[in-house]
Amino acid sequence: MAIDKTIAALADPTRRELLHRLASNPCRAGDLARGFAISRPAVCKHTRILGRAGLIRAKKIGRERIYELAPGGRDAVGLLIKKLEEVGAFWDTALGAFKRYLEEKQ
Amino acid sequence: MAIDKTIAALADPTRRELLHRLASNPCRAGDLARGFAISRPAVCKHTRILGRAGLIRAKKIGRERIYELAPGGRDAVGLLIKKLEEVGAFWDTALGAFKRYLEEKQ
DNA sequence: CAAATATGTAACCGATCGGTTACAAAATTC
DNA sequence: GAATTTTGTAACCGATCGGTTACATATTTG
Repeated sequence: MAIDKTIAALADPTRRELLHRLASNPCRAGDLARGFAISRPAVCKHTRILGRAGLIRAKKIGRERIYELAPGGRDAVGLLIKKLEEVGAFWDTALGAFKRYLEEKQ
Repeated sequence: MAIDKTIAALADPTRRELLHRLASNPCRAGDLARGFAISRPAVCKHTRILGRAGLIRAKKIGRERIYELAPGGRDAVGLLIKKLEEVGAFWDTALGAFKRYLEEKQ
């Protein structure tokens, strides 16, 4: 699963809220959409993006579709956090970097 | 600084690479662009997005513009990691959730 | 079988993204 | 002062996003 897609998927507050709801319970598509200001098809698009990012999955039961957190999602988020911790470390490396830069300039 | 913008800014590999370069040294705009396959104006657009996300800043020296990691960026990334750890916790909550869901259904 | 329900998809819209080339502006250099 | 360098911005492009309404499809239900 491409990490970029996972990050992008988590950049949207609606999608984070969808994950939040699925955390407590798997949910039928309709129930999942209920309570959002946006339309059901709009929510459907968000679930598609979350699915492509490997964060949720759906199983079809009769005419209903039950969404739930994807098993691999935990790993995806974990990997992401690790990646971001690397990014965070940049700021440590950067301590005194501007000073160094000015020194090198002469 | 809106957390959504920070996440979105980090979703792009080119922008992460830009941060990576700025980690070791502040950098003139031109040097920062050097080595990328894309054009200099394209890089300029990325720096604008990173700037809006509070991750980098520039100081003008003569006709040059020196980019560096923004001081507040560390906090922004830290906050982001915290947020993502919350998201990661969803998967713990979700343990056995589908089982619960089926039970409730009857 | 007909009606109702649950859901996804298609077509469209305006905004933004990531890229390009061409240009404008400010500071150096000769 | 003219030429060069450094940089950002404007105008454009195709793709994607986040939203809409309208529709197609499959499954229950009466």
